[in-house]
Amino acid sequence: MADYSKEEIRRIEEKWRANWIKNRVYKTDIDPAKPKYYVLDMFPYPSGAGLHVGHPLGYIASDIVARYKRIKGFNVLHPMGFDAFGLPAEQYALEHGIHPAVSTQQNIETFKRQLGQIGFCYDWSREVQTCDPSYYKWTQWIFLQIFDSWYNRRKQQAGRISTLIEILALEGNTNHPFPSSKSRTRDGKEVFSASEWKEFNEKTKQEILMHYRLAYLAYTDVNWCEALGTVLANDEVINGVSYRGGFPVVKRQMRQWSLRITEYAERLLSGLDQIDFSESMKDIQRNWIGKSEGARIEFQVKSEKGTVTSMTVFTTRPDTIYGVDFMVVAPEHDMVKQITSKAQQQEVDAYLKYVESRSEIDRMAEVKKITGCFTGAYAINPMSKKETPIWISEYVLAGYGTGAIMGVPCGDERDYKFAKHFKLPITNIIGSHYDGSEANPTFDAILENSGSLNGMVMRDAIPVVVSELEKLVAGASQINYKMRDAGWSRQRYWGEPFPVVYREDMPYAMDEADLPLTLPDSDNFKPSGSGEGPLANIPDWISFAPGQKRDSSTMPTHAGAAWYFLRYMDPHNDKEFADRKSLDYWNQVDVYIGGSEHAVAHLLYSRLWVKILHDLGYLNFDEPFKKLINQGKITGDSRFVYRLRGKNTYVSSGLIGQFETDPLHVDVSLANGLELDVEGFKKSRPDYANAEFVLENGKYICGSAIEKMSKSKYNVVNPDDIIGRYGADTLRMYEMFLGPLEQSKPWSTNGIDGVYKFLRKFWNLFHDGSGTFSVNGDAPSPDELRTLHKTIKKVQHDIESFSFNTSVSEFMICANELTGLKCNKRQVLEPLVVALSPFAPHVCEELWSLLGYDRTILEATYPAVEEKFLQVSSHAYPISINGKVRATMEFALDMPAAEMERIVLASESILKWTDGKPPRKVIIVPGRIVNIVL
RNA sequence: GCCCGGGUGGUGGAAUUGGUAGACACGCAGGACUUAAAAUCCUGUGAGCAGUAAUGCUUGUACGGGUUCAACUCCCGUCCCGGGUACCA
Repeated sequence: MADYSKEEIRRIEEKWRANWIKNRVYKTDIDPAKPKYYVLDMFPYPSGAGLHVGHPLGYIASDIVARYKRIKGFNVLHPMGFDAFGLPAEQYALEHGIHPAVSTQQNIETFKRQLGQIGFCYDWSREVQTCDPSYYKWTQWIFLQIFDSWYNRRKQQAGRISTLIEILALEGNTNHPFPSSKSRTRDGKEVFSASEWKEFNEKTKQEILMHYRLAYLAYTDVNWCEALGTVLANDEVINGVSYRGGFPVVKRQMRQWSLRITEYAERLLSGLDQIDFSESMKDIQRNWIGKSEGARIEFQVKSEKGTVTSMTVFTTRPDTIYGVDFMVVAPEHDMVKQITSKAQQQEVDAYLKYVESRSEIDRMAEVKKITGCFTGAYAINPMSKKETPIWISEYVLAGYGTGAIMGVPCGDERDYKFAKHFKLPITNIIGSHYDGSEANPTFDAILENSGSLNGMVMRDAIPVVVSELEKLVAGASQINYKMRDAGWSRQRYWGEPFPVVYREDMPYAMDEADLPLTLPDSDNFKPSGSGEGPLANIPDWISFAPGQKRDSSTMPTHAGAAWYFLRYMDPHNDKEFADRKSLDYWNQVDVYIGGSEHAVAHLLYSRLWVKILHDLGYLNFDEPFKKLINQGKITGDSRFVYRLRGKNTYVSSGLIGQFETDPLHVDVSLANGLELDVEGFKKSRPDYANAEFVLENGKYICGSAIEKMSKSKYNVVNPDDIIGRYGADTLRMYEMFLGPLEQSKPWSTNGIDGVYKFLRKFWNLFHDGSGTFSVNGDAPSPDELRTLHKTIKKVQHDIESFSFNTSVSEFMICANELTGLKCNKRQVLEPLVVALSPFAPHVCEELWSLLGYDRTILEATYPAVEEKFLQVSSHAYPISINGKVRATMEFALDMPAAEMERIVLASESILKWTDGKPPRKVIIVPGRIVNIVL
């Protein structure tokens, strides 16, 4: 008896999975004869909780694509690995004393076992783990390449530091100014000559080079989290608190590694046009990069010391230059000290003290609060020559633009509020567009009170002002980016050590031959608290030789993840990060599937590393991912019980208004829908054994909420349970059937029976009533062929457009139709097995072998869609009159429109509807509809 | 506040991008098989009205307008929901 029963499913699935492993069916090698296709999943962080039903959603989709492409004749690279460094393992070590290496390996084993059950076609021989020294050797090696690089703005690409040294020795830095406007030589110079360069000693030279390196060490403002004892990246800080734990975060200066990603801002931005990411994903990256075009304008400053200095502002609206009523600089700005007058000194000091006292959280919470202080100095407007007061205010950020702005209250909301608050005069340059009650940032006003610009439309005035400023040597057009350089140091143990050696406080690259610099074994994972990482607890390792020290920080998890997709191409290479032949062959990732939460960090860093490696000549492509699909998150559906305060009595959710209760999460598996399994609940925990209940209509109804799936909320549904009940094929198809891949949705097993029934129905097509395998070789009927071709055409189209939910529906329709036709013909069923195999690989392999094919993989190609068949086939055209459908008529699809029109208009039933009136026009949409307009 | 998505039956969701709205599935109702239940199969299922019935008509894709022979789809306005971002000059 071969019913599609639970036992039979288990037998089939175990049989084929064993077969795949034994025969290494999914092992992939370079094959120049075939086109390649690279399908990549975002590799998981192996958390202790194991896999829940949300994880496989994207993996199933990518597996379908990989199998489909393989059937289509592509050589498919479909690897999997683990992002195994990271904070949770370290926290776990702190709490339980288990070394991160140990817990990480255990977790990876669990993940691999669970992934194995779902029937993925990964080439496990290519597995990578970022915490493996043979892997992070190359993470460190790439870091050193970045350290040994600078960004040549003239060529718009990275070059080796040696080329920079040659240039500096030849011409100083006049043609290649410091990338950061704040950089200076040791003696305070922005520009130096070739001869000056030659005079510098080794340390000074190294310091200067550091200002150019793409991986550099500098004192930077970092987000310091006292509770975690570590520095956090900007994207790890949310609303002024740490993203893990929610601990307060303050700004602090520390000597940190950074990546000069800002040099790549423009290329990261323009590169988006060449890759297929969703618009929203591109928008998130564009916002993050935050390009804004405007002008830099220089104002002479008149202080008590005379006109001794100048200040530069950045503005996107140089056209409003005549509307400047005041200037504002950031409290941290260097010039504050220089320009403050004696009369204002006390007030300024008090204000600076106040600003310093405010934490990030305060500042964020009170963004609308207006504060500020006059410096006593004035700025001279380069166009109008008008003198305006210079103020300090925290609403101007030191880190953006020049840290100083020109205040135009009639056109800018914040400037307006500032002027009103401090009762500063407001000049109106936009006539009736400004009504005195709020600022108006229009571009369309005709300028007034604007000297030479009077009468011009604002948007047209922008280039005019810029060119006038250029003539006055008081400004130029300028582009600014919001994006900051990426902090690359973490005060943590479980990460890649920096492969550098400090001599006289300057870092030098380690020899390639000495890599990897392995993470020393330790049992003390506590941060040193001073700001140094746990590695500082191992002095022998830090100060490993006289006069030489190592870095006590490690790299962020982003480091290992920034290039793992390259390592998959040649994972066992111990001479290079991957050999050139593999890199050129596998090339870009054709489809990358993963969550949208990595929009700014991981995806930007990966794109950066690939661009740098490209510039240095290691890669022939400069975008890693051709296409990105963001699968939605599967959320949990939690259940609650309501306990009477202080009692062991539980109140049904409809009645809680009458009592004082506390909600408690209860395991989802104990509820059937919303109804609690009271007996099961009592048995679930000893302290529930004597529970009492206040029921409604004899039932206990739980509360519910849609929340993130997590252990602590008891709403985790494990894929193993679903596989145990229905098999992996049903799980795979059900997760696809749930809805569009990109959409987030709560997990629910409503409807999983429908998918299971489909598979059984499909199985039964190949079996007679008694469960015996039975197909016949008769020629298919037109109806059967129609169903077959329609299904294959639609399914192909759906897979190509990542619309897997509708693919599943198509298969269901197909099975229904063939069941209705009682079709068990080999010629129809064989192609369907091939078409379905990406979705339900186990059952399809079984059927394939029952059909008599002795092959380990289904390598048939999809039968070409028979366009000919579709053309001769007919379509029931709805005939509408003035847009309203009145009848249907059957026509061949290849009938000329004129012929159809003649037949339609001659039809008696149509004449009845039109009262014999001749139509104004007849619209015929081939394959769709005929519309008669009266 | 700003920038993206989105709003379709009792539910999840289809609609080939302007061409018969509600495919497919769940749920529900009725029926068949059964001593009975489960399982399975069949039929019906947006709402409203008329009809014994086949069927016919009206209405219907968050709300209000518009364009069109024809609008879930395009345009204008409003209201909700989700995501991103936030003193970025």
